[in-house]
Amino acid sequence: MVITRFAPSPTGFLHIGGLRTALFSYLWAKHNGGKFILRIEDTDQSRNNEDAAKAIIEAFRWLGLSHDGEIEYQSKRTDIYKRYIQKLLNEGKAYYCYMSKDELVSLKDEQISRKERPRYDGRYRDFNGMPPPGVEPVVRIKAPTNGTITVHDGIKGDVVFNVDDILDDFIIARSDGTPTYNFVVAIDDALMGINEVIRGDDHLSNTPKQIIIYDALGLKIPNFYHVPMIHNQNGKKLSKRDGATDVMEYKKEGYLPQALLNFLVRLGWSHGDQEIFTIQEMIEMFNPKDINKSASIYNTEKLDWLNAHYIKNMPNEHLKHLLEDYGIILTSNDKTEILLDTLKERAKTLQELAWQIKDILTQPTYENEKAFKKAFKGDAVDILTAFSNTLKSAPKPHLPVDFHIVMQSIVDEQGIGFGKLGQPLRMALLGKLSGPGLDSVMAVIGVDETINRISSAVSYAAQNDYA
RNA sequence: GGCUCCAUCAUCUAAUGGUUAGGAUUCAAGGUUUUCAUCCUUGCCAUAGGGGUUCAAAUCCCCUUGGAGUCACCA
Repeated sequence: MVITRFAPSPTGFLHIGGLRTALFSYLWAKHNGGKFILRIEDTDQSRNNEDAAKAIIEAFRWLGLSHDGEIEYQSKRTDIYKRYIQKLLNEGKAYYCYMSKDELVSLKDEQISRKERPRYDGRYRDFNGMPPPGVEPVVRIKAPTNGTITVHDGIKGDVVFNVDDILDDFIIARSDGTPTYNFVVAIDDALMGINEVIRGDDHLSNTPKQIIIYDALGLKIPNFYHVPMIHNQNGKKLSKRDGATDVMEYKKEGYLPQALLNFLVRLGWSHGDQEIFTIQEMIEMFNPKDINKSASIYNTEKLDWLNAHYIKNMPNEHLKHLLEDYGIILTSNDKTEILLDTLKERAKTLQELAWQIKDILTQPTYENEKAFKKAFKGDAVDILTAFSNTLKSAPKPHLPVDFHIVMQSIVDEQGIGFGKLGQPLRMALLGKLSGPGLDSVMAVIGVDETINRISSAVSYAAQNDYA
């Protein structure tokens, strides 16, 4: 069984880069009928933050990504780590190091001044004398001192590290007894049966250390897939400082989970020329071997396009429900259909859609003088008045076509172009010169409100002598 | 600086060693629309540079250049 995981450290919100690796891991697990585990890496109490874990879970819920089993918290597994540290100690594969932090610092300074790579010199590796008093020791692992370590990576291929270039006897337990990152990651991945590790390639250089842990404990090394970073516009690793990287920010702005997921799955991964994927298709088609090797730049132009696409194709009933979060409560069913049918073609986000709905549903102000004058030049008032009178006398129009017929009759009667009526009417109804189809607008607000808005506009024109 | 990774349009990407280097987004133009948007059509735009290997290189090899990641008692 394939078991993957997403293992964030809870230092803040879930960001775009994390979400993408989570998505890849999720898809690969589901593709194989396996499990996707969520593990919170909170070993460092000083940076721990419960709210952050909640934020991640909330984001997952919004996106419909579900993890299997209970959420694992590393902070609750300290006994396990202690046991494995003790095991390594007992077997002579790890040892206490009594070097103080000051000593370590001065050693590093010396090495740097000699232009050597800073590294621990192994002075306590075979120590069995009296420990110096007053020093709480750290635990270091006996790492190999020569040879190479090869990471077999499903994306990058075999990556060979020369031990002498990168390693020393690194710390696996701090002087307060708490284990360090590379140690717990290896332990947890192994104990949780995770056999496919998909993570950012900023972890590639950690991997040899983790392999040493696996080897020391005789644990099975998983398959690794190191996914290239997502870069910001400056070409640097996307970080929380970059703005617009909080996943939940996209919810607020009115992006759909489907659109965000579709956008992210195509960042670094592709399946031929296909751009639009349902979740099912993603699960069917995703394979980490198709992840490309180079970093991509985060650019949301395509996200807007995808979001508009999904809004356009969303059933009105569903849209109506989602709009409630933006303060739009729609009651009348037939009018909701007309309203959403016409507006969902023109919105990039739910938020925009909500604004556009408000624009239609509220009486406009005519504060854009320039536009108003433009719309009302010539005999606009007469035309509007004629239109208004016809509306009053005609059998009550309901549907957009009914209103269209009335508009057509005025245009024919007066021998004018559609624009002669349309421009001032649009200004009267919406207070601007662009916007959705007028027949739909009138069908939504109804005959009475249409007549009201026309008369407001006409009297406004008279007051200001625009006519 | 050491180590490691990466390099196709502005952006996301496709291309068993053989394609006029394809698609998508953006942008531009035209059509549709009373307007704007949608939609449709068309267009612009790329194999970082230099050497090899080969009948043939975006693709394989080397060098250069450029970019990124990482080097903690952080994760």
